[in-house]
Amino acid sequence: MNLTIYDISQKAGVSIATVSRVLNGSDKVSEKTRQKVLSIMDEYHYKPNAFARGLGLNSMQTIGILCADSSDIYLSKAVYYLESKLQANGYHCLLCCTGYSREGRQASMQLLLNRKVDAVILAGSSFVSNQAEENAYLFEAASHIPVMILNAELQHPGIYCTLCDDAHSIYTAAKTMLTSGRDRLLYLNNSRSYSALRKLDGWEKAMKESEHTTTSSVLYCPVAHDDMEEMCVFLESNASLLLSYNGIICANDALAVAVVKFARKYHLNIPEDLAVIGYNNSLLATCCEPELTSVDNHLAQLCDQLVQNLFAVMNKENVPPVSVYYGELVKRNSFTDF
Amino acid sequence: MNLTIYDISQKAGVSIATVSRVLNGSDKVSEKTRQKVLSIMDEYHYKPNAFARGLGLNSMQTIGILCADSSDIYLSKAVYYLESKLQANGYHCLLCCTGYSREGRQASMQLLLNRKVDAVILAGSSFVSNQAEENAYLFEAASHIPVMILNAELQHPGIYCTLCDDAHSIYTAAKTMLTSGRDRLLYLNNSRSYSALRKLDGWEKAMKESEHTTTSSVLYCPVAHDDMEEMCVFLESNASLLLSYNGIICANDALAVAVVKFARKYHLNIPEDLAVIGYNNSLLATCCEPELTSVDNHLAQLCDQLVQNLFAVMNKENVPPVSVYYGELVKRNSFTDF
DNA sequence: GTGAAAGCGCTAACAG
DNA sequence: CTGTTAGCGCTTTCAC
Repeated sequence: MNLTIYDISQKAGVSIATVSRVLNGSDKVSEKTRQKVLSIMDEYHYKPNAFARGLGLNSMQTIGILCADSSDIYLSKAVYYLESKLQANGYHCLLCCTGYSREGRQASMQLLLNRKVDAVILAGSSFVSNQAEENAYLFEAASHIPVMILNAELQHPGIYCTLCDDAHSIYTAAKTMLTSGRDRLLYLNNSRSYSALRKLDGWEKAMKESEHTTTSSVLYCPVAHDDMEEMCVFLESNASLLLSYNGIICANDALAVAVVKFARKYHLNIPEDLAVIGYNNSLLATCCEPELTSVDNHLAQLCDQLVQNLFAVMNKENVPPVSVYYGELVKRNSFTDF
Repeated sequence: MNLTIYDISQKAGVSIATVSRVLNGSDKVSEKTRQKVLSIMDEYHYKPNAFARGLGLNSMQTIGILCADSSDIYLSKAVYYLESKLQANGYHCLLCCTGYSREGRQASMQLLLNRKVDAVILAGSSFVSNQAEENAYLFEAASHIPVMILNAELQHPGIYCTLCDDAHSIYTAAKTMLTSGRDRLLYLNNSRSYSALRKLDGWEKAMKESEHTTTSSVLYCPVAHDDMEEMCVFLESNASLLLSYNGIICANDALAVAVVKFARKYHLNIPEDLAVIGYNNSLLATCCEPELTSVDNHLAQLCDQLVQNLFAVMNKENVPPVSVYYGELVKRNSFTDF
């Protein structure tokens, strides 16, 4: 029932080559026959068969997006920005949630490669490990198609990274707290991804610089990204530790919200008794009371840049392997002394 | 550089037909030759060309997921559940964000149809309109491939709906508030989607049943789903109205959070002075203080059922056109008298 | 069971 | 500028 290029060529009184040419916007077609063909296509609502086209062109204009969990409040934004930008450029997105296991990542990557996507975007830093051998699948993929990484850095031919300098953001946040006079600081996180490690670097650098005047510690909260109840339980089980600090910096807003809830339960005033800084400047930051001062890492901009880089790469243009941006501390009421 | 079915057939000393047969799990191959072929495939890491396969089978095992905005805290969950379930069944997902305009919806649908996806899933009720002519694109699509709708109902051959009875949920929520003694109720919403209209139905039914003893009103908040600041601005601009109620039911948790913030600003105690009920039982419900009593519509279950229905449909099994579930009011501290 | 051969619908030389 | 033709890699009759 679907018309083919043969039907159109016949009805238009030209060869299939000519039809194919107007289909692909070749300039080697006279304006007259082009119009003729176009009008026939239009009249019969002709749509080329995408599979045949894919076979001929070895591409279906599809980008694979890998992400650990597209329901994560931060990653879902990333996916949305990426998809919008890609769609605006005539590309489609194959979304593949991998979970947080190594096997999941590798299996999903393989699936996308087998489907011959034009490129792959890794949304989130969980895709690069600090153990070299765990990144081998990325190198392998990069030998076939462009590999674009959001929020992590990995130098290798064919791999292009777009990220925010998380170390710098956390460093700045910590320094700002110190400058404001907070002298007992805690860093709360819940991940060991690339980005998480970089944040830790920034934290450690700041602490080292003021080790003689500051008490500090790091707390790891092994709870799923959206399980507020468990986060609260965890914090309460560490109550005595938490109560000994007057400033807490969190690796994401959900953790910061949990800290706010903890503070309320223990009758601590925020920010007077306890200053809190979140990360990602998500919707959560404005849902609690007081609202969270939080690091904004300009995700929309990162995604824009990543897609722009991707098209440049596919266009054989010269693209820097790493594009780094800086985050920004957005002031609200959980920490105001700056 | 990629091997083809010809290479494999040659190395295995069989014809391409046989290779194709083992590829497709045909039982018309002797166990011996099957093993031979499989071992060769394995040895050379053979992966069939997905485009050629698509052309031959007229399918690339791909489901299109349409959603207005995959960064919406509720829709992102839906997309995640759907993708996981689909992936577990060997299918891939083409994600297409449409925005909230009619043109966006139709254009995206057309894109997916042109790509010959095996079916399409519409995540979210914004895809069905109460104006019949705006649903024509769905009927058109359904004449080609299965159309699965999440959270909306539209009866038509080839269209299968999976939803929660939102009218019932809101009706129950309102009734519960009335039973608890609240007599001045406000319904706050921000959408006119199918689901939004059904919620309104439930609301109106409840209000009609108690019109002699209750003061009630509906307020429409024309603000983007994730713009807490604007929601708050809007509520404050309607402060005198809001202050005249002692119970507010919201069409989603974000609005309910905004109400909680409003109450704090105006020194209203929740739930004593003002009871609040949210909707979706999302992460937001546990981020504010007090936490939100909220309607949970069992999204994960809905998505599971939808995908199960989809496979049944593709399998030519008999599937009910509409699968309806009931929501559940999850009790937290913004409304406790039940 | 297995193989030969004819498509699937389009792209891209190549020739004119 | 336009048409002829040979693929692209796989599926699927139809004989044997």
